Amino acid sequence: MPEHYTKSLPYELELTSRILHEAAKCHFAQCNYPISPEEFAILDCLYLKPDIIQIDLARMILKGRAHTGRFLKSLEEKGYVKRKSERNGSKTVTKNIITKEGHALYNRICSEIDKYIEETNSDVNIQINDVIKLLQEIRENCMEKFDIKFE
Amino acid sequence: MPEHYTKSLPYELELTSRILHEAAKCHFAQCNYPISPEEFAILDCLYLKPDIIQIDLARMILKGRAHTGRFLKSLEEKGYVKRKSERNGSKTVTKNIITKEGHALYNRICSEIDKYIEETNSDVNIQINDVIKLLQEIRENCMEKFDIKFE
DNA sequence: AATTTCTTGTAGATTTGTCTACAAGAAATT
DNA sequence: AATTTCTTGTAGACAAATCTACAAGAAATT
Repeated sequence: MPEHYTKSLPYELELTSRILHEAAKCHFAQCNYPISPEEFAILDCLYLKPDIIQIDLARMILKGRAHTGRFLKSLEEKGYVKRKSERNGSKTVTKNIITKEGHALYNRICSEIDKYIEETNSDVNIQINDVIKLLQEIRENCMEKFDIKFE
Repeated sequence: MPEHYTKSLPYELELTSRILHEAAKCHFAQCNYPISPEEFAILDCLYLKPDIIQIDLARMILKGRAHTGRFLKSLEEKGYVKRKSERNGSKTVTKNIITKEGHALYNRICSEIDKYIEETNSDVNIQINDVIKLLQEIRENCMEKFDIKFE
């Protein structure tokens, strides 16, 4: 049992997250990528779910819907994403299509991101996949208990 | 090895941290505490290291020095901390002394914070202490590799 | 004694993130 | 056909975090 809040798992997570956020910004700046880690995360989500609608994308990255729209606008202005309303049978869906430049940039960043992720590893003898599962459970658990929404 | 950045440990950490941040704000609001989780973290640090100077406090909570000063000012204005320059032998040290009201509030929050921390736990069969050690190692590792400073 | 360094208080300025709101187009419902 | 709901684009207000800068007091160094 932790005696102090600042030594508890939630607070330790907060500190580590802040460092990793800075580290990612650092990596992106050093490599001269024209987008931020947040924008790359959106590109990655679009690769995972090409047909995702904006509101679900927002839930995926845990940001507000309007905020997410701003990221997409920025990506579109830079030419890496093209927003297009398309007919999908009887439905009209606004697709976020990754452009050729977007693909090239994504592949370029991916080829160097593994190195970054490995650099953030430590020697603690622990299964990373178990930790990720733990983090996901904590998220779902808290979102339900505290009724957390981002919009 | 994770195929996608958004499924990697650093990004999962970021998401979970954001949820826990909201959860903490929620808990503090529901309990009607007159201070924020950030301010409570400072109180907790002052309990851990009563004689800590401002610049080291800033390093402890991973915020900039000026930012930390603002938190202390807020805590002082609310009457939970008293800043006082004191002679300590040949040195003059600005001490951040917790007032009686500060002690009362700290104890009140502590008596309910364990419940909050337990609520954030999950059923994943994993040693929390190992995870905390992992997080601390990741932090130190990244701060060194990317030369991260907050000021 | 003079200079430099360290720590702190504090005031903008800037950036970033969040929240709210409204209009528009399309789909679903009545 | 009319109404309601869903999704999106976008703007403005607001709040939080960060950065920069400067002055002042004290300690350490020269």
